[in-house]
Amino acid sequence: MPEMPEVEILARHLRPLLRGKTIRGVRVCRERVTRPTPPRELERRLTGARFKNLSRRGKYLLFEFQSKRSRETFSALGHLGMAGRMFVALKKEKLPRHTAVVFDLGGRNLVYEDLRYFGRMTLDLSPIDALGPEASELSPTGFFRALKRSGQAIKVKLLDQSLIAGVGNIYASEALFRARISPKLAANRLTKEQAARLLAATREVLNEAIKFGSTVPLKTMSGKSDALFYYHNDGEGYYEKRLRVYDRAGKPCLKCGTQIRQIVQGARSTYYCPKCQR
DNA sequence: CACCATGTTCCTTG
DNA sequence: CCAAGGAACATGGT
Repeated sequence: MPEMPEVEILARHLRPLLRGKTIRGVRVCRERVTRPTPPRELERRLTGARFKNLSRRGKYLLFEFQSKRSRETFSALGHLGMAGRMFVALKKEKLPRHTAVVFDLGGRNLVYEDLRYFGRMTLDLSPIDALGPEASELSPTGFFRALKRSGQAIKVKLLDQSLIAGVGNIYASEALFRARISPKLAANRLTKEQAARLLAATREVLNEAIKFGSTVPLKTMSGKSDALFYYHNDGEGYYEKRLRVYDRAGKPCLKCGTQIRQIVQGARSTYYCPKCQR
């Protein structure tokens, strides 16, 4: 589910549901997701605290709390890894098989489930410091200068969270297609014009995904809770349909008809049109 | 059984 | 010290 747009949608969805709610209890079901914070410490710290705000930075969720007694504020960091989800559900509902952490909000639970447990819910905020700017805050000049310092293929470089925070494997391919730039081009060989075009394309792709995601009805996960199932893919193909190259190997380019090609870069799949992206 | 998957981190190599 | 490449993490789908 989670590249920047999905996390942004999730933050917008959860924010009004959580604000002001007091956490009655926390249960860490899968201990590795709190690393490096000890699970019991997370439980102890969050129990009795109140949600003040929820924001997003890159692909991270930043939960702000007010502690019960001291009125001091502190934060926790969430990350959905490859297959994480968060949703609010009625307490009587059955928890998913791969529930990682449950927050007791009274009549409801905030559930963090993670099929592969690659994600996190932790008190360690340090990953935030390693992030580069949001796509919306980076200047074309700054982007170009950063690219000049790397000989890596531009597709691989786009996934570097210290360059732009939030770009993942799907939108990296999509942005390069939109900018008509080959994923194999070395970062330091993009012209100033290409860099500007790529940054603009990246912003557009991310913003359009947020806009689109906002229109997708949040699917109920089980029964009649307000569970978030944004990444859901039913017959309509809500999710895939709007992607132009990702996961379309062998299918015709929507602009020129050439077969979309799939290659491996940095151990991850890249999709591109060999004709449009010279 | 083999291979692939929206991400990050750690280890090795050069 | 840094850049780059690859494995590891854990589970499920095809």
